[in-house]
Amino acid sequence: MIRTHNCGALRSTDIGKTVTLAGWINRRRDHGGVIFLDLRDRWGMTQLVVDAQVQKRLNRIDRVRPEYVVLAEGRVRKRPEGLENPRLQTGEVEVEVKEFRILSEAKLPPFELESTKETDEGLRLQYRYLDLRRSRMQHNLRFRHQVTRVIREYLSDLEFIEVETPFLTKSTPEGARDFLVPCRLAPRRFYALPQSPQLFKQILMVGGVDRYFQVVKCFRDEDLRADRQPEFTQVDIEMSFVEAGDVLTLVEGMISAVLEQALNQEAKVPFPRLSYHECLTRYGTDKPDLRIPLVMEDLTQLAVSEHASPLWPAKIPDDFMLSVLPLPGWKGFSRKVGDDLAALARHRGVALSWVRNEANEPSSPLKNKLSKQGWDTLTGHLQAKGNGIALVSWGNKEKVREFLGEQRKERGRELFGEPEGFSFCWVVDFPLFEWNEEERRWDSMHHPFTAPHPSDLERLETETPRVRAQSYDLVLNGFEVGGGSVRIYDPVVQEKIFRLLQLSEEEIQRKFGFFVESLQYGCPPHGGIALGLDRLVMALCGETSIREVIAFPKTQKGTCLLTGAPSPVEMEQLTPLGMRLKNET
RNA sequence: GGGGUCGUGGUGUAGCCUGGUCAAACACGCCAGCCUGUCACGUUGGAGAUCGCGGGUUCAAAUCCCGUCGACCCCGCCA
Repeated sequence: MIRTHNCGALRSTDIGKTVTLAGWINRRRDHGGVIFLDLRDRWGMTQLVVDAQVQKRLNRIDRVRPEYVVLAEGRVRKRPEGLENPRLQTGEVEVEVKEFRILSEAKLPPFELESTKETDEGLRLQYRYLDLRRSRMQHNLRFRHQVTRVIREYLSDLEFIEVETPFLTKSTPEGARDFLVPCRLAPRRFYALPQSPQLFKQILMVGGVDRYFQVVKCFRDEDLRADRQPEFTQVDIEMSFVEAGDVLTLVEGMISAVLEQALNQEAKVPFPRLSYHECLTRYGTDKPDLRIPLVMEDLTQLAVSEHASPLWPAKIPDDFMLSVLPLPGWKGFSRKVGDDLAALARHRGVALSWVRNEANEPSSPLKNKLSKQGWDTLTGHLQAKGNGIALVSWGNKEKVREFLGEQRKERGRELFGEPEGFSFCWVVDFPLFEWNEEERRWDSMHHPFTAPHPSDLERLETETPRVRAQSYDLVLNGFEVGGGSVRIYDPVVQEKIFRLLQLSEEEIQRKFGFFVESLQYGCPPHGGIALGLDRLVMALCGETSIREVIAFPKTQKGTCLLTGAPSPVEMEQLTPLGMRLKNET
């Protein structure tokens, strides 16, 4: 070993020992007579002291600069009385340098590593190795490791086994664009990188693995966001002979273990379970942030009974909704703010008004547009919520939900500040299908292998939009961090679903004939879930972008600023693949 | 595919709206000198910027206009 201790190890109990440390120069304070050097590594920082006599003996020690990698041998000594540094773990002691060697010199870094300034993210990514030295990334990477470690141990203890599945595979139908990989041994054919190991993990169930998990990269060729990278990591789980509740309980236990062991926090389990419909109605989204104590209320019935009102058409359309968002104690409201919000709402295609609910004398621009009875119904609802402003919005259902859902978040921030802590919840009872207007057919909301609710099975064809899926999403602080379902294990039901999705026999065979066939050889009932590890870790360490918890992330345009990928390739590389670039000269 | 924010010494910003006084200011960093107790050391001095790139308007452009490149945020897309 080059070193005897790391830079975070020395304590007062080590005083008198001769030690050898190695690391990066974090900062130097040259006082002429005495030089202080902060030596840094993953574990911490130790102050090196080079006294005047030693300086003369050591060859050009004044040459060292920040980020030089050095080796220092010396004696651990107690810092003089009153000069300890409580901000360092090693702050009781310092190392009196006797021997010193520069192992690597370093150019001037393109940004300051120790700085409170925001650093341009492009620079950070281009020089990621320097960025990784900073405490933020060091912490995030270690934290991520801690989380995955707890997960692996938790699942392993419950007799789950981690099984690897192929990256060079056939595209599994998750709805996203595939990354394609040409195949030299089979020219004109392509592998696809998996969007998830969905079919493989189900086949593992058919294969009797029973309890599978994998911490695995998935690939989706879609546009990037703060919480989306083209390659991302899932904690993929599948288990046999279970119902939905078993999966939820398992994950709740797993998340509890993560919170306890990685963050030393208690998790409140079980997590609240909200139906998809309830979520949209109360929070305007299917991934609500429950830390915001504001709830919307559906009063569409009021509009229906007030069909004579000039506010909306006499014949209330099917996709119409009227919803209120009570904002108790909102001080920021004024006529002007209300008008501005109404204008914003109009811009988003919905109507907006408000009720001022004060001192038992509610007032509102709506008052004389409603019947006495309608007005009383509206204010009756609001009085129960306490004094303050309530926003009232109506129009297209989806737009109303979206707008008030947004307002809920924004006004929530205004009223209660930035929410803190971790709030998990399950969203369940998703519709099995959603209508695809462009293609004029039904699409699977989750994926085509999701089992319908047993009680909805017979209305598959008759009431397609009302068929509920045995699927569930895990939501943390408004981020979707996981999703899964109980799967279909009956080939007949699977067949029915495919037919409903208007997949031809030929298509079924071509795309996943191998999978359908596997169902015919004794498939256990099974279900599972996939957690977005990047998002989970991001939310748990308070970051707002998954790039902060990925060692080498890509830019929003999908490029890697460190390596320059993607990059052109030589024509000689394409030829054996049977490929040629268009417009190539 | 679309909307938005940003781009000025090594870094972070000011200046841009209202063109000239800008051969560009401040802080950090960097270099050199001084300093034996600092830990965001102090102190004295110094170097360092064709204002992302290209074009246009103008007597004159960091500043106005057009295009382009890059980073970020969002919609579409994606669970």
